[in-house]
Amino acid sequence: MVTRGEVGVSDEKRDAILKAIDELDYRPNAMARGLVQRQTRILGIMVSDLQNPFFAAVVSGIQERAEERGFRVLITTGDRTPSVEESAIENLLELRVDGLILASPRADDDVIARAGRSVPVVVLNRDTSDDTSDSVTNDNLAGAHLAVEHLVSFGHRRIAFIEGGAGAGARIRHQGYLSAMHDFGLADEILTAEGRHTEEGGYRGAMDLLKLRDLPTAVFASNDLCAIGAMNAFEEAGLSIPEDVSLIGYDNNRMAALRHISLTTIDQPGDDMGRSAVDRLTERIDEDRTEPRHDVVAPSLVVRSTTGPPRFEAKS
Amino acid sequence: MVTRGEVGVSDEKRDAILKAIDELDYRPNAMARGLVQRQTRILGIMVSDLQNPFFAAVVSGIQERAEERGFRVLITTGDRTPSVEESAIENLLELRVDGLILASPRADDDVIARAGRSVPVVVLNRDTSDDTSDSVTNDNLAGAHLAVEHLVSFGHRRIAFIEGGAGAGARIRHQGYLSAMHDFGLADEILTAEGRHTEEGGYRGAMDLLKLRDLPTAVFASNDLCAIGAMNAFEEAGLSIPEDVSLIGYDNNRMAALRHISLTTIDQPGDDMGRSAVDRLTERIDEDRTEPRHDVVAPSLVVRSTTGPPRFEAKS
DNA sequence: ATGTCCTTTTGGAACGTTCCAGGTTGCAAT
DNA sequence: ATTGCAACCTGGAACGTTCCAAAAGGACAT
Repeated sequence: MVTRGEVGVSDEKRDAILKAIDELDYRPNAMARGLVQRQTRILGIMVSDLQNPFFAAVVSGIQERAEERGFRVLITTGDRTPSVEESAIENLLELRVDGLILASPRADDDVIARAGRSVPVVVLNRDTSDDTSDSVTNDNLAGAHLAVEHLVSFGHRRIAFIEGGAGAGARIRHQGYLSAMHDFGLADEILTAEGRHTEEGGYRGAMDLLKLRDLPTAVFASNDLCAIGAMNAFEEAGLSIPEDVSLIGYDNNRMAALRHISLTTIDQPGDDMGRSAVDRLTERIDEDRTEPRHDVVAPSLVVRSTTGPPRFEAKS
Repeated sequence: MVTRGEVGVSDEKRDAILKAIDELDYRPNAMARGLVQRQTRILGIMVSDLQNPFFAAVVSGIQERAEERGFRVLITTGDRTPSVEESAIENLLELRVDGLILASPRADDDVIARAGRSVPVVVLNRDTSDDTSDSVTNDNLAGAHLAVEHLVSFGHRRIAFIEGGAGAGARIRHQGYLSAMHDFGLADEILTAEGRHTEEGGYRGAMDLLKLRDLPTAVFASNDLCAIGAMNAFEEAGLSIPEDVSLIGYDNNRMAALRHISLTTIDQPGDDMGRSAVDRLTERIDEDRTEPRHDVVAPSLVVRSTTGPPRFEAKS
């Protein structure tokens, strides 16, 4: 009691207690407190892949806003594996976090739904079918459209896509690519290579493209890590970017911004999304909102040095 | 009881309980359990900077080994700020984690010592003066020596160092640079630029070097992030690497390995260090070791494309 | 003296588990 | 029948807090 409100305690007694705290280096037991208060003021966050620098931005946004709102944050990671994710989530739930943020989870829908039954959950960057939890996504459809549009504006027509496997938003970005190609009258040029949201995945996807007789003049990769992998593959094959092939990614993570990489990409404001996620959570925790809310943030194009006009003007 | 050992319970009763668990979606309360057992089987880990990909490797090593040893892991981050770190540590301590790993902490020594009084602590990559906690470091002195040696082997003499500010191991790497320069008879060529363990820091440090009349022929940056920042600065100034200036970093993080960056660097096995940290902790928790232990892992040279011979042979 | 009101102090109960002691069975051996 | 000994069940204490009700003390007016 002394350590918190401090009301209704005489001065002498308080001093005595504070001194004792110091001497014994006492520390309040959060478990005992949480048990009786039935809340912990802790937000749990499960990040699917700590290796992806995009999530560092997300976490930093979450952390900042959570602090403002009087919550602490505990992070757990799922190693891009559904089963590991599941136990990471379980872990946080057993600790009775007051809210849960799942950053690009790959876990099953019903795992997420089950979590949502015990505690407010917000899912980041994955379109969740169930309506028990909130979500914060960027408009992957619009983002993919922006990417294609940018390439088209340079005169590209043969624009390939390296997809992102089970990665967050991967499917929708692919859809966005497909529909944009249609919109620009390039349905015949549609070409999708298999990939992943890792460098390795991008490398493989690009390798597959390199086997084709006619290389596309531009490539849109499902995320930045993937784009960087593709970049490696193209360079290894002796191609120069953007002269021989233009390349665009998605996320705008720190690596993309490195002057040496300087990847043209679609910006997804990770820190903002993290902040929104915390807001959605605190609305449910402190202000008992109950109807689900699905936020969509607008992506934007960041032009750097990996895109340019195709080497030969289209002649038709 | 049913959810754990399952001994001494009749079959019918167990089935009834398991069914009830499922229906109510009950989840054991880790706080209540922790309270009575006086242990949580949770390892707390405080990472000074989630933005640095080196720590992703450390965390992944920790996670892997902790799982093997039957511990769960909770991550917290300090945002490179001592005060934030301190409250992150406090947070974990109030939750009564069974052990604490501090990855490159910038917090004050006495904060760490205080934590060490309540729970086993292992400090990663920082030479801790107090002997209440264990440490796992890489041999920064030897690593720095390797870096200088490599540059000297190409014939470089004017080798500058961009230091890492308050970053982990920064001071010792600087010492290593100084002593290596002495060892190779290059004491007169010693040149240190101010820097940080961030890209920004490296950029600034390199900018300072660029102001000199005589640019050094090689630069050793205190970590990879810093080296990448320096890389940007040099390229912006129209210099090519390694023809005009050789560059070597420290850590061997994922960015350094990107084919596009391809930074020569000193490898510090982050995942191994994470695993060792967990081992040190479990020795104290489960096997009551009490004498402090300080592990030092050997760094190694990774030659990539940012180092080469100086443009003009030294004539003397 | 008695009563009222205010501030401070004291003493449980409760939170959801684990752990242990003591009970209650059932069954075989005496 | 009695004893012994499993196997199983039951009940209560404990963990370290918070929260609330009740008690104790003062100050002041009647």
